[in-house]
Amino acid sequence: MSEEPSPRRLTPLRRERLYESLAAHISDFIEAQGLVGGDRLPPERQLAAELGVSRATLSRALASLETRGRIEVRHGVGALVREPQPAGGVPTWEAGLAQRPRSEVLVAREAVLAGLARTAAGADSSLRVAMLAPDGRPRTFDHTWRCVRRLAGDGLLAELDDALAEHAPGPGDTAGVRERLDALADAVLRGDAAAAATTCQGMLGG
Amino acid sequence: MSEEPSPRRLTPLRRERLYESLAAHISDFIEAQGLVGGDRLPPERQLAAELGVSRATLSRALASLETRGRIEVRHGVGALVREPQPAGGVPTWEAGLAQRPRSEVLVAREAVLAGLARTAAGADSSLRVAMLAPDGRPRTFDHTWRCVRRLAGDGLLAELDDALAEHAPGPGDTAGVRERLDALADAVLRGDAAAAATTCQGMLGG
DNA sequence: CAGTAATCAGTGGCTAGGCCACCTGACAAC
DNA sequence: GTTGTCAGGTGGCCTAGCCACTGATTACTG
Repeated sequence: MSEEPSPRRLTPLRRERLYESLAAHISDFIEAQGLVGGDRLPPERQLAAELGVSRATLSRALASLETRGRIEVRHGVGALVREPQPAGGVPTWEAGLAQRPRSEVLVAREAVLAGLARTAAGADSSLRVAMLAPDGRPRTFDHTWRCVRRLAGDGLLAELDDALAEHAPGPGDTAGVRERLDALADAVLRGDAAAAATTCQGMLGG
Repeated sequence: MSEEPSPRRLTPLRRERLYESLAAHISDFIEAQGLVGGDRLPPERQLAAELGVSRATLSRALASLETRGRIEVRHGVGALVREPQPAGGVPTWEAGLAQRPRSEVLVAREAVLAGLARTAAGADSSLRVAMLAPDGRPRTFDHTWRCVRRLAGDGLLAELDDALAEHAPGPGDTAGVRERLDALADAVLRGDAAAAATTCQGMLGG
């Protein structure tokens, strides 16, 4: 079962791409400079000039660092160093999510959302009213969902939602979605668990 | 210390980058085309043209997929689909389940079951009939659920169900459960996804 | 004819320069 | 003090192109 290569055969020698070496180099730079969470890296143009590479390549290096969680790149702001993750129990599992087709993740998250909605509908009624009563503004997915999440509390479903959300983002702000969100909020307010769960089905387009 | 955002505050709404959407899109494409390990993706230039993006952006999307292990990009050759990892993903996460209150796990599995039931109800109708038609014997949870799982196919939800099942076993064989199972089978047979999902709510006593 | 070297077409890697969307902070107007 | 405006700096994305690498084909050599 071992992949022992013949001693006579030379290794293929996978060349490292420039942007990968760059990423490692920048990571070392962060370390050397003693940068901590929240600190900003120099702008791409400057960094590229100093390192003698094109901005495109440098940008890819930063993207690579971002994927690995070392930095966070914000449009119009810059590249911010990220505090190393507390590394909870989910990382291995979460890493596998990236390899799955998005449709699968969407379906899974829909199921989780439905479960959370159902739990939220069973929460204390005064809390529900305070959090979900309409205030005249159109609902957005993120806002509505934050309320539902708070009502549902922490738990396994909440953690699953966090993990899945990374790879199955919420829907856009369309009329159909707002209608669904209204129906969802309404069901949770009434304490109608079944209706709340049903409303979530297909919400993400899975 | 809590990062709890005020409910009054609007969502920060993190925009997704084009190359990230592209990566997800291509991942779905791989799935849709039924590509397996070793298969080659179309060349960058062609893909970029077909998708209406620049080659640079497409290349970044591919790099992202490579970082996540979905494909392997070789200079002078092309982008090759990678066989999914042996997936040591779930065990770490699974180990943590034992430490959680059972009620939490039950609620989570109910949500997963509902999602699976919904998926099963959308499966090919002839398969549904063959598998779920009544045969005179009283239904048991295990048998019914095996059928639903087969109809729903493999996927993220199925894996979650496997993991959760260890710590949240099915209900006993009572009259109430049999009634539910009949309703579930009936809904799946009719292809009524919403009803199938609703039937699962509370099935485990969560 | 067999084996080797040169060639070539197709692929990704990287560069250069530019435009646009976005965020922030300063400053004017109220 | 509060609000609205605006300019400067930032990353996102594009066009256009050259270069390096790979694999198969072709030409050459013994």
